[in-house]
Amino acid sequence: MENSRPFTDALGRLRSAGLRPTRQRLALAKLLFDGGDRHVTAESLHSEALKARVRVSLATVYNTLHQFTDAGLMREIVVDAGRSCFDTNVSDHHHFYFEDTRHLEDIAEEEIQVARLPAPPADAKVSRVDVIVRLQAKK
Amino acid sequence: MENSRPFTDALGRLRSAGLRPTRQRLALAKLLFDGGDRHVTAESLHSEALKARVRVSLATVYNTLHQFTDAGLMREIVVDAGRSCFDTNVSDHHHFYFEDTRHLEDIAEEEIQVARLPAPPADAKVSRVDVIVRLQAKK
DNA sequence: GTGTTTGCAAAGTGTTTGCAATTTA
DNA sequence: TAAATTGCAAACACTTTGCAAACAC
Repeated sequence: MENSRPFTDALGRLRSAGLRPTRQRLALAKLLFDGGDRHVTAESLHSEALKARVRVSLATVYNTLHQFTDAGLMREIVVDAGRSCFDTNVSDHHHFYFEDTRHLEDIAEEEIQVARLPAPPADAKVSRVDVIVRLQAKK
Repeated sequence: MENSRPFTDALGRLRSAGLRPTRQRLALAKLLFDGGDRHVTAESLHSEALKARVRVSLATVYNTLHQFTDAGLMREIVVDAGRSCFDTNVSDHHHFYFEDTRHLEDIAEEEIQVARLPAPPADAKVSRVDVIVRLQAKK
């Protein structure tokens, strides 16, 4: 009973995204969306899945993350060349990035104010404004 | 005569960075610093060098970009997972990123105002605040 | 001469893809 | 059963590295 709600949510998410609820996608959706906002890489989600005894290949994790992202269930954050991060929080917000640990933390949209954005060229429109506050450990 | 100043500049940059002015480093420094602010990838700089009849290997371009970056002559900008961009403008500023063409354009620091930055954790210090305004072509 | 730098080719990392086997509807 | 999805292994793009030859001082 306590379990039925999250499962239903995952199922509903997949349905509304037009994705067949396969065993793998359901399991990954549960891992991703059942516990508040999350930042994952393909690798981290894959090993988390294995730890939870979900048999799924790394290739499928990659495919699934992209399908979820294309469907608007997640977004990709670029903080590190050579490593893709995905965020389950798709509302407008920004990030702290801990360079030493490669960890991400959300900054709520209201916590930062970006003022006086210059106008983009006439033939382009803003698809997103990313603010990344890069942090280093104090020595 | 008109050529002596830029060469001297490149040489001076290398000297002050403690880097031996080899043929390759001098040529790359000229390409990078002689024409205002520039954004390059290792690939783009390499092919530009070849076009200018500078014989240099891709590995050396990579090494050189990192040496210049470590020396504070350039900085790396992360806008695209799987591709490193380097910027000859090391002053505080931000970027437009044209997602379709993968092109970068500077936004002067004064053109954007980031207000109300939340305090980072006590044991961390801000190493940089990056604002990336992602643009898409209007259909 | 001595230590640094270069270029090559090989190795490494993270990601994508082709395709046969499996699963879903 | 027909179409979508999976997993594997191979292919990929980009980057780094080991080492012998070339170079700077």
